[in-house]
Amino acid sequence: MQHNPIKFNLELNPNVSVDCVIFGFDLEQLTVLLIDRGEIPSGFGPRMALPGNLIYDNENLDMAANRILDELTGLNNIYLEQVGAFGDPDRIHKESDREWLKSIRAEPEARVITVAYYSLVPISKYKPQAASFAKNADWIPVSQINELAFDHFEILQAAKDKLKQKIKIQPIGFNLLPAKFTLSQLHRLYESILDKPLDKRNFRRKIQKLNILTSLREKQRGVPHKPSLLYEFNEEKYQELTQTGFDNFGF
Amino acid sequence: MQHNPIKFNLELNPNVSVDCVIFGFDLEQLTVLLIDRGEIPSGFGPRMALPGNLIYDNENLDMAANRILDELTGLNNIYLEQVGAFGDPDRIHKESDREWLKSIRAEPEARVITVAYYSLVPISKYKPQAASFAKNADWIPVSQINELAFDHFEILQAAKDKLKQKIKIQPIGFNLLPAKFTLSQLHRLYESILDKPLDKRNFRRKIQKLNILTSLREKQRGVPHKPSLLYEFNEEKYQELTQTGFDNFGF
DNA sequence: TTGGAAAGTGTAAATTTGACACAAAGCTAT
DNA sequence: ATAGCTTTGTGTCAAATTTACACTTTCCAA
Repeated sequence: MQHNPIKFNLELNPNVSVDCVIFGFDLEQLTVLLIDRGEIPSGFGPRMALPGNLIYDNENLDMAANRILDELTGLNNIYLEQVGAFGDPDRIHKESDREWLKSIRAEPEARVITVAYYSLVPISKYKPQAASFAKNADWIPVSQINELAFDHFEILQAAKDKLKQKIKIQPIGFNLLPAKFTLSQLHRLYESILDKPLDKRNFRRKIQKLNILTSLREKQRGVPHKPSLLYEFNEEKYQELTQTGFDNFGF
Repeated sequence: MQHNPIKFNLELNPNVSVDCVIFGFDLEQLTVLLIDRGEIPSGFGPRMALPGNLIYDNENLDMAANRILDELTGLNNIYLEQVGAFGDPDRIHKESDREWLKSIRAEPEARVITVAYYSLVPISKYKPQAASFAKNADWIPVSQINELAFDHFEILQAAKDKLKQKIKIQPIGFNLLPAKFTLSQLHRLYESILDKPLDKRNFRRKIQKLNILTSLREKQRGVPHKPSLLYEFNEEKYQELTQTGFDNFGF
């Protein structure tokens, strides 16, 4: 479907876009999929930005977020959660930002309000797509990011906070892991999201007590140390658990 | 400041509004400030709606929410938190909804995306304002609401959930109470937000242990039973508490 | 065969939670 | 004045949870 930008009076009508914070986990640390906007004259701000696009008039907000995710990663049916809306009137102020906006067919003079989402992607399933803006996408460790274009750094911060809260309440971390994973991987994942060390034995005890993991009769292969048992997340058992009113992992 | 609606091509440019879920507490139960849209022909949907308005082009989202709150209640400096953005393309479908939109100067044919906020108001400070849309505002117990105009019921639900989560993590409940309050009132407040009974003695023990209340040397007066001691929330002590990494009340 | 590296495992002390009942204080009505 | 009503305010014990902490096992590689 084609959309042509049209001039109009902007007084009460901002552009509305959707930006996605796409989290991944490389089994070491939490990462985010960022777009490199390319060479930008010095003094014109960060090159890296969150993937995003204007919403179409026939889709709702969730659909727009899924579309962006699909175009960029080829994945659908991905865990997706809204972070919130962001939109200072002076959000866009750099010339380079205006150029960028034109490239996604937004009115460069218009105010842009953006609705941010975060999504959790099993990094192993990610394959770079052909879509133009996906060419320069890359996974960057969250801990290494200290600036982004527009207000995207603020959005990333908000997304991290949301994720941190959510993981204390729901077992969404599994969306970042391969179907079969080790307890140590899960442990590292929780540590990097909560951004604090967790005692190994206590973590294992707590997770196992919840009884939402299926232990496979299968071991890691080819690791230069004692191989770990592999586990699967068990959706049904988690459903049973929620029936009991459970809503707190106690991290 | 005057804003006149202008015809334009809507393809990529929805109206953006802000709606507020204004919570109060009448010392018995949680309430919400709703607008009665007046007589509506039968079959045209609920009369009651959340207060809201289009955003102006020179204000950010938080400012818009504060403005709506101020116009409606005369209060500012009120606890305010974003719930999120809502906006299905077919959100507006009833004739009565279109009429209502005109009255707030929105394009009745346009798609409307709304950013929802919730705020916590000490009900005792509320005085009805002269603003036109404030004429028919009223506090309605949350438990009695089972339908609202547009998608406002869904928004209310989301706001309740957010509040429930937040109060487990931060002592924001005090924003709903008068400066001096009793432990029983605080107890009732937590019960109505969490929507479950809490043991009286255990609740008191837990709250007092946190050491964020100042016990006044003052009693309730004029109550037909043993008068309660009055307490104040102590911001400084709460700040000390957060320094320790505390972020969980354990409810 | 040995060395390196991560997996996997148990206990004891401290803290927190949950369940539970009755006396004290002030108002009201007589 | 007093009897009755209503809500406040308080302690303990058992069970569950949390925290801190170190050594053996298993596989791979050299």
